[in-house]
Amino acid sequence: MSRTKQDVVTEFRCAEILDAARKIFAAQGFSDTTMEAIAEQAHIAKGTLYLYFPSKRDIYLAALRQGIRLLNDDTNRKVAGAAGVQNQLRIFVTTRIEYFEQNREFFLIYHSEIGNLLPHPGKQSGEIVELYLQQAHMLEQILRTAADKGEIRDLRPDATAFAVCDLTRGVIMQRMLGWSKAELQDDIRHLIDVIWRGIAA
Amino acid sequence: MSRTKQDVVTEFRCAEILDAARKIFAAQGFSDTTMEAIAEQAHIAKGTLYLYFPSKRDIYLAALRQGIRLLNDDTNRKVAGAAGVQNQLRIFVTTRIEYFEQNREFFLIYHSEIGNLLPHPGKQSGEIVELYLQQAHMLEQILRTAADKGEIRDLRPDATAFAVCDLTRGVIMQRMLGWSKAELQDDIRHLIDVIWRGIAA
DNA sequence: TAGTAAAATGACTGAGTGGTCATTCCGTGA
DNA sequence: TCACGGAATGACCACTCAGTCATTTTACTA
Repeated sequence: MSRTKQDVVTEFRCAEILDAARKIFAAQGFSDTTMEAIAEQAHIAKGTLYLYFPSKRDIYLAALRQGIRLLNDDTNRKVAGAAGVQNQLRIFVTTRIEYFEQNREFFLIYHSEIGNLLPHPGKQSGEIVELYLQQAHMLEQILRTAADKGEIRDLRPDATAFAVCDLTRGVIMQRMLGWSKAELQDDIRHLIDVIWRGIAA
Repeated sequence: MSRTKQDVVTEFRCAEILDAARKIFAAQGFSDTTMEAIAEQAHIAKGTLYLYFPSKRDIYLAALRQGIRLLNDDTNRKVAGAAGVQNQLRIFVTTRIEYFEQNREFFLIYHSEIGNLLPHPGKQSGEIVELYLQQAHMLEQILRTAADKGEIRDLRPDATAFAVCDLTRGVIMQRMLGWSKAELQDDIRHLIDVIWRGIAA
């Protein structure tokens, strides 16, 4: 409550920087992105970046975290409002695909960061991984409950949850690369069709 | 036929360089990899690298191409030797997962390069993409044939083929990240179980 | 063994970058 | 209108690295 003006300006600048960063990091990757380029995209000078973030890596991680949080919140909210496992699955998939189609740049960062986790299994920077796994665990719970109720077969819920995530990511990628010529709705229908037959009781 | 010795030495050096490059690129990513590091790993001097490859990017692409070719050949051969769609699917998945478990470093390059294609859809460096799609198309053919024979449902074969590839890649990733605590055989069984039920007639 | 040419080397260069900080700008309050 | 303090700036520095090339080493032949 103290310095409204202050905080508002800071928040605004941070948001601008993260938006700019997301675009540039997505287009160039972490190493090939220069602070100069981020500054330019954000319409501020390079030195100003360092008033709001201590380092390049920090900007990168902040942009990533922000994106995942928004995606997760969105997904959670929408899935919670759906009834029936099949519908929940459909909403889960749809929400995520649409989010990424709306935030293409973010998907690129998201995807490449997973790749960066791979060489260092175990000593992964906790929070990002946690945010990443959170959605799979949410799905896992849904599947577990459905299995208990006999709505779906008794499969390993963890593996099945990952499978849904993988299929979702696959559809996003094929669409981004222009490898899918179908309508979004058709891709989603196909995905749900296959997975549902695959797991239904 | 001319200079056997010559060619043999050159081939040997190239192979050594590509092996070294694969390890380093996988661990550090393209930008963070230094020619010095590759040279060291290959037990030669930096200048020597330039006797065999014109640039850093060329080494990278050569390593990637080589890896994909080996994988594709392996997959093609083994799948061709299998009878029945379900078996072919199982062999496809198994071969690829095993190849990547045996060549972890290569998977990292493979995965990150897909990410690099994303920001530049359309103007993708032809050959790599072609090699990449080749396997999906092979699967697609198998599925198309099976659908004609009525062994599986009449689904979009392209989307289904991609789905199998995505699930395969997913399993590899979960295993690499230590997120799957199951035996390899269990992961494969689960994958085939779900996808087969999903597509069987 | 001496002579030669190809192969290998690694010090060096030039371009580029993350981060710093002395200086400038600007909003505010008197 | 002026003076003050925090926000913004961008020239600069220290460092990294792809690629080069004069020099050294090796392999082969006569």
